[in-house]
Amino acid sequence: MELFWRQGYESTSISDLTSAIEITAPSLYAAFGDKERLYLEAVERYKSDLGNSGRILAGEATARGAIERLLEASAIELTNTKDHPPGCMVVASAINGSPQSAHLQAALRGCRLEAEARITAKIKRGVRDGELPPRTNAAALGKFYMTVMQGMTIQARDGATQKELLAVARAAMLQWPEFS
Amino acid sequence: MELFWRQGYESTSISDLTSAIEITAPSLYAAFGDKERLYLEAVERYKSDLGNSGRILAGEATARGAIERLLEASAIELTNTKDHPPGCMVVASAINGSPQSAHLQAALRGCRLEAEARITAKIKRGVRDGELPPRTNAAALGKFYMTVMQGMTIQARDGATQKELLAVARAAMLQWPEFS
DNA sequence: CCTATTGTATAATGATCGCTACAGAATGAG
DNA sequence: CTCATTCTGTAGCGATCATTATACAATAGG
Repeated sequence: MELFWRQGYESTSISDLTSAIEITAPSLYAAFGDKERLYLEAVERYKSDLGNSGRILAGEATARGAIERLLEASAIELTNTKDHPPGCMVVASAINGSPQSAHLQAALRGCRLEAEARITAKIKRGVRDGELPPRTNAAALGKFYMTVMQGMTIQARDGATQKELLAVARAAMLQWPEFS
Repeated sequence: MELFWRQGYESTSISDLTSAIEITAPSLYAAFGDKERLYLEAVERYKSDLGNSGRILAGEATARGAIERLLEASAIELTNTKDHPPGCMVVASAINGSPQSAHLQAALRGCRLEAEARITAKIKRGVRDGELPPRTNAAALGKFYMTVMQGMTIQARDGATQKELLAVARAAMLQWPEFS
């Protein structure tokens, strides 16, 4: 998972993987099928563990609190280079590639769109509950915060610190729609 | 340039390039040296032409106008899939890769840091000229807008429309610091 | 015309790609 | 013990990687 995360799908070779896991190629193929299935399994593990944005969204009562907490958690985890590569695996590991892996790129795009949809849904619920002004454009607001989070991955890859990304998160929260 | 842009450095093969340019491998090597130099040349061309953020920043009098214009131009150009691949080549073409191309990844990171420094410099000038409050944190503000622009690349790759990214740009401008 | 130079194309270099056939070792059942 | 099964490791598959040696064609100078 960490190799795919850091290097991307196509730039990670079976040889990289076997020497990292310290098993031979036939064992890897017996255990995981092929490179593509191993990658998808790694992505699933990432999503259910480290990149679990749904859990954070569900754990907060208000939409504002959820987004705030999500941005904060992103700033912290994306820059945590002690435990894993920087940035988000779903954003960084298949953002480019040859036409041969187009379906994998599409699958990862699906993950990103799902994450954005969860954010938008949380905002919509906030509008319905009267937390946000009725005329709030939930989709546009969700896309804005998703854009900031995705930008954080590039920033983290380029060496931005946790402190810096927390400041970015705070800046993004400044334009949260209020009743006026 | 478009192949590197869409597929990334490592996922683009010499064979991809020769068949796209319609020359043979020896001609490509005679003209460009090797794959790495061809890539760097393509990046230089991109920066001086399509990805020229410095020109936009210099063309606006105020910092606010410059950032506004830069975000708008980004939203338009990053989603212009008629003339070229979506997203920013500097962001997308070497964000991952094997250790063998680590120096290229570092070079592209340098491009991104330079772009952010230009934004921050423009904001600093705005503070000095009294356009912005004296206690404005220019570096943090610049990083915020750079983060939004970098996020736009991921969004454009995932199919976000020009209209949607223009809305993201407007949302980002809502938190521009004002004298209060 | 001859020759020197430039540019192209063919074809092959060693290396590595993802993947697997096959042989041997370990394990468990009867 | 014997036998069947499951694993692991070696070795190699054809394909493709980036790169280049070599032969040939075109062009230009004298």
